[in-house]
Amino acid sequence: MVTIKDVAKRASVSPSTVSRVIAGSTRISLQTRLRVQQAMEELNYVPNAIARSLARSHTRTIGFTVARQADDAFANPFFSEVMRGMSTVAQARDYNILLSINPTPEEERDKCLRLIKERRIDGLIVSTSRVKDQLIATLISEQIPFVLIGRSADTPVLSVNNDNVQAARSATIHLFEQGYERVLFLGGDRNLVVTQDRLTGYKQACFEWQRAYDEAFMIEADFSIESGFAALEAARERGIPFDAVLAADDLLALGALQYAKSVHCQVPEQLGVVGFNDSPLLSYVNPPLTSVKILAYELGLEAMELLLDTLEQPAKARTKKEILIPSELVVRASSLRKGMK
Amino acid sequence: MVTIKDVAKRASVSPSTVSRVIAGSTRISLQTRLRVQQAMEELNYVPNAIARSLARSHTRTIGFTVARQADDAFANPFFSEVMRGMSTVAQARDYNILLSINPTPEEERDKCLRLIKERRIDGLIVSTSRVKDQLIATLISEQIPFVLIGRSADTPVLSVNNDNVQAARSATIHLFEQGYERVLFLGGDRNLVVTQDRLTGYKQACFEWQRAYDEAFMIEADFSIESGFAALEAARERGIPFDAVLAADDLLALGALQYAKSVHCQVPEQLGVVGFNDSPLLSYVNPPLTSVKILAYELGLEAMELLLDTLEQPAKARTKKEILIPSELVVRASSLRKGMK
DNA sequence: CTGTTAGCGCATTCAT
DNA sequence: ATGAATGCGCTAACAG
Repeated sequence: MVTIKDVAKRASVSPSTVSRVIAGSTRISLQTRLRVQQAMEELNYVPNAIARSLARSHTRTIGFTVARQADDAFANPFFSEVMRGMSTVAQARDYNILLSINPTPEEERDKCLRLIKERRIDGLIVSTSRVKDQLIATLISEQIPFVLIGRSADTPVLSVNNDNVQAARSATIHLFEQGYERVLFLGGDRNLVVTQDRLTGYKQACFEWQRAYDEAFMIEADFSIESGFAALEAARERGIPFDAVLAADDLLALGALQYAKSVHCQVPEQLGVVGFNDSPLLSYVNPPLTSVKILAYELGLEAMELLLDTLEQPAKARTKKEILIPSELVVRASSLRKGMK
Repeated sequence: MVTIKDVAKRASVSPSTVSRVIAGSTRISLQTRLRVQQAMEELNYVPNAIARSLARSHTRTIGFTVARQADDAFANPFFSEVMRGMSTVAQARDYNILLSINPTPEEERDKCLRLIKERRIDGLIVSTSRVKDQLIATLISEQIPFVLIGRSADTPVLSVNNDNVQAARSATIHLFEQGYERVLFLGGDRNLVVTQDRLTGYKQACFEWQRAYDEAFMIEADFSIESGFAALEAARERGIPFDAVLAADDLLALGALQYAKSVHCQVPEQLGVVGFNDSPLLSYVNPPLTSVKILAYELGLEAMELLLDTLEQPAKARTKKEILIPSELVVRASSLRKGMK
C-alpha cells in the first residue's frame, strides 16, 4: 500500500506538505504543489479514508436506517427512490451512505446507536416515525445529528416530509366532488405518524364538507392487499355503510378493489377508490387506480442536503427546520364517477 | 469520548489487557476479564471502529454497487429485496453495508475502485453485469474481493445467479404447450448478460420444440412499458408474425399487453404474454400476468454469505464458485390459452 | 511556505 | 497472564 510517506519521499517533501496539498491548503508554493501532485499520480496514491477519519474524527459517511416493519414500504419503490435521492447529493458532496435495515424498531435503535458510538457514521437519516418513537427520542437525548424523513409527532426535529395532511385532504375532497357520500379511511398501523397525518387530512375534508365523521370510519389494516380486503369485509359485516375508500397505501387500495370485485360492486360506479404512493403498475390494474404520487426521490435528496448542511455548519442547526415536499393526486378511473376531470 | 484507556484506568489494568478482552483472548484470568467487562459497562464503552479498522486494516464493511442505468431495476422491488437479503447476513455476521448508486457504468467503476483504495470497504457485491464489463475486469485485475449477482460473460468469478437460461426455457416451453406457435423474445439491453441468458434459454426451447428461430424474433427495448409497446408495434410493421411474447421484464410484458389492447387483440386468446420478475401488483393487472418469479432475497443473502466466507478464508477463494438460485414460473391468465395447468 | 512533533484509538509484538 | 512499546496512515499544532 502506498502511503503519504511514499509520496513525500518521491516529491522530496515532508508528509505534512503532502497532507496539505491533499487538503487543498493555499499556503503552498505552486512548485511543490505540482511536484506533489505528480508524485501522487505516479504512485497512484489514494488517501486512506480510515486513517483520515481517525485523525479528523469524522467519517464522511451517513447512515440510512429502515425499520423493516414499517415496510410494505420496502417492497414498493419508495425506498429505492429515497435512496437514489440521497445518493445523488451524497455523491456530489463526497459522502458515503451506510445502509441499516432492521427487523424491529428495537434492533434499529440499538444498531443506529452503535453505528454512531463506533464512529462509523457522522449522522443519520431516519425513514419512518412512529408515535412515541424510541429511536428519535434516543437520537435527541444522545445529541446525534439526524434528519427524519417524515414528521416527528413528539419533539420538533430536522425533517423533510411530504404533505400528508394536505394530500389526504385533497384526495378526500376529490371523492366528495365525484359525488361519493361515505368515504372510509383505510389506514395502516395507527402508530405510524404517516397514518395519523393522512387521517387528519381526511377528517379535515370531512369537516369542511360537513360530512359526519365517526371513529368507525377509520379502519386499520396491515400494509397488504389481503389485509385491506379483510378490513373492508369486516366493515361491511359491522354494517358500516360506505361508497368510497381512501386507502393510505396502494396495496390497501388494491385490497379494496379486490373486495369490490368479490361483492360484485362496480368501481368507480358504486365504489370509489384512492390510494397512496402511485406505484408504477397502477395504471394497468383494472380499473386504473387513482393515487397520491409522492416525490420520494426529492424526499431523499432534501433530507441528505439538510443533514449535510447541518453537519458542516452546526451553528445553523439551532432552528429545527422542517421541509415539506408537495405531492400530487393522480386521478384515474377508480375514482372517476362523473367521467370528468 | 470514552476510550480504551479510560476503561483500562478504571479496571486498573493496561490498555492492552482491555484490548484482549475485547478480542476475546483466552489467556486472560477470569478475574480481570470480569473487572474489565464491568468497567466497560459502567463507562458505556464502545470500541471505536475506525481506530480498530486502522490498526487491523480491514473495516468489516461491504460495498454494494448499482449502476442505475440497468435499472428499471432499481424501480422494481428487486434491489430492495436483494438488499434485505444482504442485510440479513451482514447483520448476523457483524458487517456493514455501504451503498453506491451510480448513474453510469464508468462512474460506478471509478467509485468502487476508490472505495477500495480508500480502504472504506473490504469487498464488493456487484449487481449487474454487461458483456465486456469494465467494472468486473478492473476488479479482477486489481484483485479486489467481490461477488457478482448475475453471471460473468467473460471470466469466471464468484457469483450467485438465478437460472435465467432454464427459466426462459421453461417459460417458452410453457407458451408452446399452450399452443402458441410464434413466440417473440422481447429483451432489454443486449449488452446485459441477463438479457443474453434469457435469450439463450428461449432459443434452446425453440430448438427443442423444433420451431424456427430467426434473428428477427429477438427484439430489443428499454426496460419500460412504452418501449415494450413500441418494439412490438415495430415488429408488426416489419411484418413479423407472432402470437406470443416472452418479455425479459414485467414492464416490457406490460408494454405487450398495452400493444395487444391497442390493436384489439385478445390476451391470452390471440396473444400469450409472459414476463420476468413477478412484480407484486401483477396479479391485479388485466389480464393477470404470467411471470418468472426470481428469489431476489435469496440472491442477496447467498451473495453476502459467499463474499464473507471468501473474505474470512481467503484460501477457499481459489475455486470460482457459482451459485445458482432456482426461479419459478408463476402462471396466470396472460398465457393460459388452454385454461389448463 | 514548510518541516518537526505529537497524537487519533486500538492491536500487536516482545518482554516479563 | 499482563504491561510496555511501537505502529496503522493521516492531521494538526507549533516552530521556523
